Amino acid sequence: MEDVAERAGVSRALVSLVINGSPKVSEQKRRRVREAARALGYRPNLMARSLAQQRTRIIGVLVNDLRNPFFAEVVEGIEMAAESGEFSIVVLNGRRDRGRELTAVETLVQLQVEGLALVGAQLDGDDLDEITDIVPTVVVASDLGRPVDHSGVDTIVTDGRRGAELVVEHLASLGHERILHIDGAGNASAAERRQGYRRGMEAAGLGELADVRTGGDDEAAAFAAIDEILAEPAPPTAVFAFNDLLAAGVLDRLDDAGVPVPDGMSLVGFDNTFISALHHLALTTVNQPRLTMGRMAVDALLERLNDGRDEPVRHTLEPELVVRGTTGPPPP
Amino acid sequence: MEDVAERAGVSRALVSLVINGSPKVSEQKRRRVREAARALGYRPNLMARSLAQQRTRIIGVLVNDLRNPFFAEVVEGIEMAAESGEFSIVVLNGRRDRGRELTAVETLVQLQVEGLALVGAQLDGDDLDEITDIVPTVVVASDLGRPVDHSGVDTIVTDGRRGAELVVEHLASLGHERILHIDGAGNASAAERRQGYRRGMEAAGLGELADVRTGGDDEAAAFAAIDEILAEPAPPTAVFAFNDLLAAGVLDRLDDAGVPVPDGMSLVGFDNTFISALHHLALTTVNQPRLTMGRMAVDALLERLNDGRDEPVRHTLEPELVVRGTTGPPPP
DNA sequence: CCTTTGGATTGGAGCGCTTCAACACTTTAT
DNA sequence: ATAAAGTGTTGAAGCGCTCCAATCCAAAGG
Repeated sequence: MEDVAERAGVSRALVSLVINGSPKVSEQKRRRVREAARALGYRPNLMARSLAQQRTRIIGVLVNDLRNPFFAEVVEGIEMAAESGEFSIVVLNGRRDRGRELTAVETLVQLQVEGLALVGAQLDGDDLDEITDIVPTVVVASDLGRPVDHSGVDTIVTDGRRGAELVVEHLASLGHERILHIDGAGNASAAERRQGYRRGMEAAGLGELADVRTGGDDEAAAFAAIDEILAEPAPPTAVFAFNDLLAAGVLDRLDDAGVPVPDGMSLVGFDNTFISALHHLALTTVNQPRLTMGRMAVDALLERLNDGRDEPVRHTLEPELVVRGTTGPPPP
Repeated sequence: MEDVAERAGVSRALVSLVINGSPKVSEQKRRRVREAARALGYRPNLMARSLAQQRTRIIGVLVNDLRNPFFAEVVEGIEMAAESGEFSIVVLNGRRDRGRELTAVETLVQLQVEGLALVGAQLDGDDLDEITDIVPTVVVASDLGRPVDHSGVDTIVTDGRRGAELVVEHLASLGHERILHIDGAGNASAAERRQGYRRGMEAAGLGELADVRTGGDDEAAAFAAIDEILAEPAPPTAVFAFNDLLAAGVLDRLDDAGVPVPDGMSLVGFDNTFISALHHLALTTVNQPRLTMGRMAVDALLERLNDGRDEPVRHTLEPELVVRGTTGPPPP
């Protein structure tokens, strides 16, 4: 910066003004500074700038699993919204490991992010307790197990309970009774969907038949559960899987076992990722508006940052059942 | 930091030493500082630290498209390797837009990243020219259109040419002659695969029949091309798509048109993403070792950073044909 | 002609940390 | 006993930038 100033024959302060686009710089000097900067290949040091400015214009994003297209799209939504709010985002990946999530959050805070978006994170209120009065936080696409009492946390979720209910209603209306749920294990939104499933079963008068097995959040996680139920005397006629990835795994395993879908077994996923739309899967699923969720997350943060809001908000989006080819009436 | 020092009854310098784990601090003071830091909830400011230290220990990652599971996994490989080398990574998403890639790289450089990994980026040598003598750069999973002469760029690729040749060999050996390639349009690795396709066709004595249509890199990009060829008098009997996503789109479109795969048409993808492995797609494809690529990318950077290497290296990994259910003999 | 005004420019302090030379104590060697 | 050689600790400079108050200059007003 010093060099640029010298070459342009001005002070360092003036260079700073030019770079930050201040209006009170004469056209002539502005040009000279610009030119000197270009000639010297000058690049402002963001670290120094943030330090001096006491702000970073960075939103930190912690994502549970980048491999899941659902999360990737939520992150894209966040990124797009952040961009139009003149913020950059820094994405850290928890890789399905809670410990890593914790250190990732720590890193982001130390990076002085101005807002924090947790996408599908497994952390709960206790973990965040300390963080949330330092930096505005928004939880997206998951529900905190133990909610935070500090009022610094906003929440953007699709109503997982309702989504699960829709699934059960759909299956019940087709005539299914033994409907199994393979859950998301410790996954952040698993509890909600489990609960919705149970409520749906009861509402349909199938409360006794409710049955939940442990799954996870990727293709392989369902194998054991499927093997298990197929060995039982009265296997379910329909399976509701925690998410599309898991459902795809179920589909594979049923295929291995020679069970036709939907004729031998109906199957429903969750998230409406692009996978479920592929004709050869044609997975019945529940849509979550990913991009919207990302945008709303950023909006929530910006309201705190720009407008000084300080009570928490919670936006619950409506899920939508998407009926495709993996559901039909139960086998006779 | 001041506060911590005061509370612990030591100087700021000592606090710094404790935090950085210097061995020359008495056990007693170390404890007192640690305790004071905890009590005050002290968090070092990464910006300030980097500024003073003149290093960030950050590797910048630019990824072409987070929605593509292939890239996401390469990024995971990078992240894992970076972690064990005591580096953090910052991921920026080009979202399939070259202009955004350019500004993303600029941002990363200003962030003072110590290394730059371009994953599937569309940028070419000219764009990077200026960058690469500032920060060591590694290009992963794509090939620079116009290679960089500055020696600051390493390259980690799977041999796309060879991969495409394998595909053509496979199809030719099944008896196919009219083999169509739907390419990746402007995508970084598209040119290589096109070239491999052409060479493969010639090697198989099918040079005259080589035919390339414009595709892209997601499901929808192939629709037009498929509609086109199905309307022709002598449509191809096999399609080699640029990547798995594109192939999945082709599969859908063929399904719409009532063309059975592989009996009416054979289909091959590229990347061996988890999608291709799903039984209901069972896509024949070409494997690229994603995690390995990510790891090698980081290794290349670390060699420059730690061992001072300064000639460029280029690692070309061997692709591997994965035959599944979408390829078979041509219809009679 | 001098003063006022207002826009353009600059010096310098400060952002939170690291680091190095210098200092204060101990311990060991002489 | 004194010198030499550690140990631990600290003061202060400096990292690259921003931003405020102060200064400068030219044009306008009296």
